[in-house]
Order: sequence, then structure tokens, then C-alpha cells
Amino acid sequence: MNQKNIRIKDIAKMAGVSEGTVDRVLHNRGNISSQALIKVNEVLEKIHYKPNLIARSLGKGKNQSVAVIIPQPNIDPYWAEVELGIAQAKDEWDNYGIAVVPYYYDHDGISAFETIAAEVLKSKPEGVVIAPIYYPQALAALRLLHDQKIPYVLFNDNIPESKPLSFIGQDLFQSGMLAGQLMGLGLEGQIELIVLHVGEDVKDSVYLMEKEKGFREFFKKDNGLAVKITSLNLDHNEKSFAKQLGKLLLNKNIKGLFVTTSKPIGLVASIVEHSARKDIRLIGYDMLEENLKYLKKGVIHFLINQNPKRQAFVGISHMANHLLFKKKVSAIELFPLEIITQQNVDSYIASGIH
Amino acid sequence: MNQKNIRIKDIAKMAGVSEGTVDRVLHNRGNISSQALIKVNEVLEKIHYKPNLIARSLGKGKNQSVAVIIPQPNIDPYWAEVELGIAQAKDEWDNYGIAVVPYYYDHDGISAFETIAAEVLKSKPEGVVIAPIYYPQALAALRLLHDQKIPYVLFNDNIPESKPLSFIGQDLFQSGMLAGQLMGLGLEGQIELIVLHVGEDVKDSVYLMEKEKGFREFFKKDNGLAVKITSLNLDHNEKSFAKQLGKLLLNKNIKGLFVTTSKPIGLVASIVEHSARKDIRLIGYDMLEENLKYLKKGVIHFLINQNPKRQAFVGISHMANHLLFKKKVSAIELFPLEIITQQNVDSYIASGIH
DNA sequence: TATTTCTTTGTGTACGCACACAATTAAATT
DNA sequence: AATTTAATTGTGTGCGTACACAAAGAAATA
Repeated sequence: MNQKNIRIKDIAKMAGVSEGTVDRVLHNRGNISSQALIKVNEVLEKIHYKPNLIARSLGKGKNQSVAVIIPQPNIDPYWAEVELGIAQAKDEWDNYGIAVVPYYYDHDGISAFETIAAEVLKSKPEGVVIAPIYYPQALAALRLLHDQKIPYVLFNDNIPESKPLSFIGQDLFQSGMLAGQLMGLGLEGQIELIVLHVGEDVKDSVYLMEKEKGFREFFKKDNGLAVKITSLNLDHNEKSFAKQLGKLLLNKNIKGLFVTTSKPIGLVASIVEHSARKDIRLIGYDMLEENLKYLKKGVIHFLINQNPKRQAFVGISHMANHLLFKKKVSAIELFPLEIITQQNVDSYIASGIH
Repeated sequence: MNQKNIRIKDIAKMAGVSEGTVDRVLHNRGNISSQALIKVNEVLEKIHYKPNLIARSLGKGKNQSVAVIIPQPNIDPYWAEVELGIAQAKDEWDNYGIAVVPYYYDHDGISAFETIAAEVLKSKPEGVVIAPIYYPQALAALRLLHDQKIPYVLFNDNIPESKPLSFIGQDLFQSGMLAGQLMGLGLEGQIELIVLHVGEDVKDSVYLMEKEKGFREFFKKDNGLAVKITSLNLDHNEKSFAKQLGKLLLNKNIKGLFVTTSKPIGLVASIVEHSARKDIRLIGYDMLEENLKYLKKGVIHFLINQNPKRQAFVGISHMANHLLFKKKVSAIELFPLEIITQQNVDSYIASGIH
């Protein structure tokens, strides 16, 4: 690349045709004589043409738009994090003429999702990035996108059968295994552990189950420990929740809690903190503000970071690269399972998204 | 940005001057009447001008080059990782007309560094990215760069007084604290721990000392533990090294080893593995191949990832963004202190660099 | 053969910015 | 006032691609 790059102009000269003809071959625009086609293809096979991506996107000119669909972020700190990632991507890709347009659907009303999906379709975006947390509704929407040949990227939850351009997320089974390892560190003898699923719809439980399966799997292998694992489904209606959890903590054999979603750990932590128990190991998800508070206090011992902010950012960036530069993007991008503790949490906060 | 973006042309019209004048203001090229300057600045303050970065780099045209200076990677797996990051950056920025040119200096010969530095200067790169592991030589080289007004980015080790454009690395004191926390997990009673500095020059020891300080600091705070910490400087001349370490492991009170550099842990791990001790907790640095082997075996318990590959990639990207887009880059970018265990190592390997 | 229709090919302009150079105006010198 | 010199400003071209449109050629029709 230090030496002059081969341009369309050069190819045209080599093949003895005009630039327009080369352009037609490169983009299969048709209206080409077989003679010309052969000549150009001969040259293309000989050299390795690397289009100048910058010039390409300048030349294309037209402003493209990417719609991003997530649940209302203002009631849920997890999705608020996601929104930060969207904002960051918006800022970044704005420079390249890509408009990132977020759409929010109501958490409660399922029908709200369909309304939003219709709205998005009407706006005719060049690409869609979506966190498909309600499986059947999402699947229907993705079918529509597919029919209209609008590419889409999934993040947070995968729906492989919808054949997205790309999926951004984590290996949830392995995530559970990791939670198991962290839970088991330094524990000995006969103990009981609790897996806590809090206030999630049954639909989602597929994903939560993956985490639980991984968690249980870990203790099958780990020797020297006699572990009894109980899983609990609780609604985080505050009163009954606190009562039930409090009762659990009276059992001295219980040494650890694994909370499978990020939102409720703060609540769990406050209950653990106010109980008499100082020996409970608490493991949960994500660097939400409340969670960090209890991590720093030492009530929560480990957080596994799902990096919602970055998932959104990377998902949008995949789409942007696809639209702008026709770059090949990986069909599945699994994020690392980041372990956050009292001693490295600040380094994570400081580093942000690169 | 869905609505038309403001271009230089628009600013010119608003201010009642020509495009050239606006250009001169934006780039402080001088030769401007105070009247025109005021008019343009008034407009600039009112609107938020976001230059089209793509057009900018197309317009600039000229191919720029970034020199990257590191030690010979082929004898050292750590620097081999760094080289992967360089290759990745090279690939990425090639599309934008930036040539990334690596230079390697011999690990042993100090004078080799100066030779390379001279060579780099002669090539007149637009920017330099450098891992300044030999302090005095690096400082001298950076002075030369400063004199010639060639911007430089540091990674791996910082030399703040050289005022680099940007530094990419980690907080080493905090890194030691984290090692302390991981070491302490589940340990009880009276124990002894070893901090192992292996085969590094005294010059570097400033940085290793930071890690040790952090490690010791952690155990000052942590209550319930009576910990004795011994630090050892060993040369990894294999025979005497194995003998000395073997002798140490006969002491049953020693429960953990913290190795402050990445290269020798494989060696340490093999010695620990072949000793009779199954209760030694081993903590070290980086995802080098040999280290991963012992991590998966369970001999090494934790690795703290310094992410050499990505440090190089981000360092080069900072420079590229600076040269190409005149983007403001953060003066210091601290990487998160990533904890790698048996259960999340694969997720890190799979994810690579984003 | 002249005319129309369809196919193929070449040329020109735009994208937004950087930068060189020409044109204009102001200031300084004779 | 005329000329030179300097300061300021405007215009034009190029970066490499995409795409519209005009031009040219071939085929079909009258």
C-alpha cells in the first residue's frame, strides 16, 4: 500500500475498457458484452483489487440509517447501559454518514413491540440492530426484515434460526460454569448453594437455564466438594421477596447465592447485608451502579460482566461496516466472560469502551 | 445527521467568506484578517461543525507511515503477542492509507536499540509507536522525536516525563492489589506467600516493584489473615532456578506464588506441578501459550491479562486517528485488569480483539 | 436504405475536504 | 501617483468511487 494502490482506472486501462465498464463488472450491474466481461475478469484474476473503502463511502454519498430496537431504557439500568453504547455508536458512525436511530418498546406490553417493529419497517432503514428478548414477536419481525432484504444484527439474545448477519453476545452455559468456579473458590466440605432467577418471563428462562446448567455442570466435575444446589424462581415484588430470601439465609449450610440476571442483585445484596450472615458468597451480573456499590462494600464478591454497553456498540458497528464498506463481519462474536471484583472494578470503569 | 450535515461550504456561506478562508481558520493556517477570523469563529461557535472524516482522509491523499518499535518478537512469546496486534493494526489502517512499519531491536544488545532508533528517524515517519522498555535509551530517542516534532505514543511502559501523545497500559499497583485479592480468596489462618521476580533487569524493576507494592498493600487491609510475604529475585537460568524454587516448596506454610512477569510462569508452573504440593496457588500474567496450558491443567489458578496484543493495536490506532482525523485521543488509556481462569479462558481466546 | 429500438460503452459530475495557486486588495516603498 | 511588496481571499483541481446520462454501436423494423 506504500506503493500506489491499483484503482478502477488502472484496471480499466489494463483491460482496455472504460472505468464505467469495470464498475459494471465489479458490481454486477449487467449491460455488459461477454467480451468486455472476459477482459475485465482476466485482469481481476491477475491482480488483487482492494477497493479504497474511504472513497467508496464518500462516493456513495447517500446517508444510510440503522435502526436499533431495544426495550425502554429509562426504567431499567441494564438497558440504560445498552443505550450508552448506542449513543457512542451514533456518535462514531455519524462521521461516516450513518444515522443510528434508536427505537424503544414498552417492557410490559408485548403488542408494543409489534407497533415499534412496524414503525421501523416504515422508516425503511438500511439495516436493523435488535435485542430480541421476546422470542415469538422478534422472530416474526425478523421474518419481515428478511422478506424486505434488510440485513439485521442481533445482540444480547441469539435466535440462530433467523440467520442474522451477525450475533453479538456471550456463551451463557460457560458463563454459568464460570460462576460455579468463582463460587467454589476456597469452599470446602458439605455446602448448599442457591441459584436465584428473579422476575423474568418464562420465555427468557431458556437463557437463564443455560446459566444454571453451566453452574451445576461445574460442580459435577469439581471434586472434594459435596454441594447441594437449589434453584429458585422469585418475583421481585419487594415484600414477599425479602421475606422469602431472609428465610433462606437462616439456613447456615447455605454458603452462596448465584443471581442469574443483573437487575435484582442490588436488592439481594441489601437483604444479605442486613442479615446476620457474613459468610455468604454472592455472585451476579453486570456493572450496574447499584451492583458496584455492593461490590465495593464487599457484599457482592464477583460480577460477571456481560458488557451491555459494548454489545450494543459492537453490534451497530458490525452493521455499519457491512453497509459502508461491505466488510465481512463474523457471524457470531462471543464476548469474553469478564470477572469484576473489588480490586479491578475501577480499572474497568476507567477503561470504558475502546 | 439525517438532515444535511453542515459542510465547510455551508459555513463559508453563513460567514460570508470563501471556503478557503474557512479552511484556513479551521487549520490555523494563518494569513487571515481579524475581521474574517471573527466572522468565521462566530459561525463556528453557533454551530457544531463535525468534519466529514472520510472526505478529510480522501482529500489528504498522501500516504502516511507509522513506525512501531518493539523488541525482537521471535524469541519471546510476549512480544510475539504484541506483534499480532501490530499485524492487525496494519491490516486495518492499510485501508486508510496508513502504512504501519514495525522495527525490531535485539533484546540483549542495548546499542541495537539506538541503531534502530536512528533507522526509524531516517525513514521520517509521520508518527511513532514505541514500547520503551529500556528507560535511558528510550528517553534519548523520544527526545529526538520531540525535536523533530514527530508525535509518539507509548505502550506497555510509560515514561510520563517524555510527554507522549498518549500512553496505553495498565495500573500496575492496582494489578498487584488484584493479585493479592485473588491470592487471598478462601485462604485462612497463618500463611506465607512468595512474590517472584524473574530474570529482569534492574531498570525494569520499578514497574515490578509497583506490582509488589500493590500486592503487599492488599494484605495490609485484609483482616483475618496473618500473612508473611517474601519477595525473591531469581534469574531463570534453568538449573539453579529449579533447585531454589524446589527448596522453597518444601516449606508447607507457603501457600501461594505471585510471579510478576509473564514469561517465566510456565517454568514455575512445571516445577510446582512436579513437586508434591497440590495446595499452592499460582498467579501470573498473560495468556501466553505455555501459561494457558498450565491454567487449563489447574496448576496456574489465575492469570492477569495485560493484553499485549490489544495494547499494540490500540496504541497504533490512537496514532492513526491522530494523523488521519486529528481526533483527540486520551492522553492515558488504562486497560482493564482482566482476570483469566480455567472457566473463562476460552471465551477470551474466542473473542480476540474487537 | 432509412429509421427505430435495444444493447453496450464512455464520459461527466458529485461526494466533502485539503491544498496549491491565482486573483484581489491593502500596505509599503519609491 | 506609480510601482513594488505583502497580506488576504477566492477558485480550481485532485483524492477514488458511484452512478446518471449521453454517446456510439448493433440489431431489428419499416
